[in-house]
Amino acid sequence: MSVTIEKLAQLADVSKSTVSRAFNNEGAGINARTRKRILNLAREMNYQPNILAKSLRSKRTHTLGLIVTDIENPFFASLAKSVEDRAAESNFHMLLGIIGNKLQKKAEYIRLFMAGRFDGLLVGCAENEVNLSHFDYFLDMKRRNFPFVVLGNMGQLDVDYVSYDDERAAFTLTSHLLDSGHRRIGLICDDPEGSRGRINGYRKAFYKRNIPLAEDLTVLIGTAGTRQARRATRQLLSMQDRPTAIIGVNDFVAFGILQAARECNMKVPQDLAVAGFDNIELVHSMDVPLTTVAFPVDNLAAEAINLLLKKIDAKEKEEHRHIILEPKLIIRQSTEISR
Amino acid sequence: MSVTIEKLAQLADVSKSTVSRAFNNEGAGINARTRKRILNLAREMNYQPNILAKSLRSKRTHTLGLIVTDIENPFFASLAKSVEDRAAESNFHMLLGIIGNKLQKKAEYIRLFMAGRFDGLLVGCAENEVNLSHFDYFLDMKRRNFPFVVLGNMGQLDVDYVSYDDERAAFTLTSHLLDSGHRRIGLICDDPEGSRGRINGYRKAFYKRNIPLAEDLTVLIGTAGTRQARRATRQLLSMQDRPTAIIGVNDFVAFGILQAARECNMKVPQDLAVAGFDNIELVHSMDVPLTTVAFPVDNLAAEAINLLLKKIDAKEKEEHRHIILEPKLIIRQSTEISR
DNA sequence: TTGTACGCGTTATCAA
DNA sequence: TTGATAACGCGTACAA
Repeated sequence: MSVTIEKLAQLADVSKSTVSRAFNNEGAGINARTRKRILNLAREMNYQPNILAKSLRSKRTHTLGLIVTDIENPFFASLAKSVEDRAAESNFHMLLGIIGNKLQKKAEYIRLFMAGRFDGLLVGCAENEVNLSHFDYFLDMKRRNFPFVVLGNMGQLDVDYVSYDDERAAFTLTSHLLDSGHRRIGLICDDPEGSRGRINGYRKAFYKRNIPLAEDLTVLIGTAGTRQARRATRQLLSMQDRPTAIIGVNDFVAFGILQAARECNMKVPQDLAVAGFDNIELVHSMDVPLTTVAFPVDNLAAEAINLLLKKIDAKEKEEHRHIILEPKLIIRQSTEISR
Repeated sequence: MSVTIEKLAQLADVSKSTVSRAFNNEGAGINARTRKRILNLAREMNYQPNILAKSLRSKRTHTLGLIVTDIENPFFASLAKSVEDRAAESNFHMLLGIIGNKLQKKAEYIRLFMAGRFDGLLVGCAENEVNLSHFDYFLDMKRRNFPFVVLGNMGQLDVDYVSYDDERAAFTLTSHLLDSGHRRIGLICDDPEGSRGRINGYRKAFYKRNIPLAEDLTVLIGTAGTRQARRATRQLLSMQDRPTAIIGVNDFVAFGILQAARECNMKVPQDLAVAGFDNIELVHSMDVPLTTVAFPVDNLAAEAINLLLKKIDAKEKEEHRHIILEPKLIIRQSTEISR
């Protein structure tokens, strides 16, 4: 249908190889005038090399894959954007596959990515999605020696991954509050499984300072949503010995805490300090600018791409690397008070 | 490196053709036992057909492309998800390219998509991005007879597209307020260019009912953000003859209106009705559930995929189709009052 | 500097 | 039911 190298060669009255050289060798090994003539004719004829054939031959596609479960999650959205940017810097294209929760889709896409059209794969998955369902695909890729890097903490698993230190994030944030004089610090999170790292960090900050931890200030709300957080906060604020600060397991939860505080006529940060995690865009729209912990997605993307490209280049089987990045505490008005 | 059809054929002691048949003809034209034997061996050897070669030969990749400028925009994120779902229903994979604002990237990705690896392309672009920069690529694709469909209103342009009726959305929403008895209805939007459709719909609702329109109630804030909206709202509410209802050009703006109302000690909807557009996730987290107009992205995706698949199947050059979908008014508490 | 011939991994045609 | 062989469109030795 469309014009091929063969056709173009005929029209230019040269051989296919010459046309190929005109495109690929950037001027070397070919007469400059011939080259120019071919390039002009190509433009005129609207010739585009077929990447399929090209890649089949060269074994390189210069395209990276990224799979994420949920692109509507803002974190993954900006991750995708960031990965694309970084990939572009290294002259790679990035194509994104959305797999949702369906295991079958995951299998299909991984096969798609492995089956010749991509040089490597980035697997974006939330930490709480780490379950046995992943292992099969990881094994597959490892067996076929297909380069891939996981974005997220895979624990001691024998794969390359880049992630943030969740526990450290919570530790730093809690420390900030403790060092500001707070003692009764609430924590609202979804469930002990999904928030394990953050809960641990929160507790360790107390232990480290030998400050007793009030168990009754840790509230589990199942789903980490704004509405659920509101209810939980009202409950916390109606306690005899109410907390002077509350941490939400993410910024949406923190948003709910802010709302509840207002409903209870409490000023933030004077009557109650509030903090969250993730530094989502929404924090800029809140009544009181929110203290939060950011996981700079740019670093994550850069490190991951770096690692992946290294694996693509050197096909040798080296040690698996686990890169853990430092989160960043962002102090804003919602905790900005000295007691 | 990895095991090919050739190798597998040797191991199974059959010809390549037989192996191919085992995989593709679903049982026809091949001995059931042979087939089973090959399939088992394939699994054992971890054989994956090379899609590159497959597609090169069959001219079909069963993969659709989608390009969007900004995946961090929640609308595009859910669009992507929706398109993926719909594509899957038709047994197509969808791969997403993020092109940002850089023209060069756009060019590259469109070339990537056209160069053999995709059967068709969906171009997602916000309406205010409609500018001359698109035309080149559209022309390219048309010249090469590459199937593509645009998501967004392309006006009288000679390409297939699917979009929502923005003007209708604003007309319906404004009508709802007028019919509830409101007369002084404010409108906060970014600029006359980007919000043209919505401004027109807003005005037409007044004209249709022969109700005079107060020009001073239309406020342009440049950037349609929450903070800007807050300021504009305070200004509106301090007027002599203040509005009894305010429409935000999107839900973020409406969010700012709600905040400002609270700051001015006005109850919503008793003292002030508020409404927005887009029905973003955030509306569920607001103090008062927000009346808004939804542009159900599922429909959009379904229609677009439909159209695209039709074009892929029947390569004949038919008339270009422009599909305009109906937005959906969602009435919630923020306007829920009878006067 | 250019052309010839082959191979990349697959499907499709034809004959056995 | 199976096998040999020719494409698909391109890069690259090797020869000219």
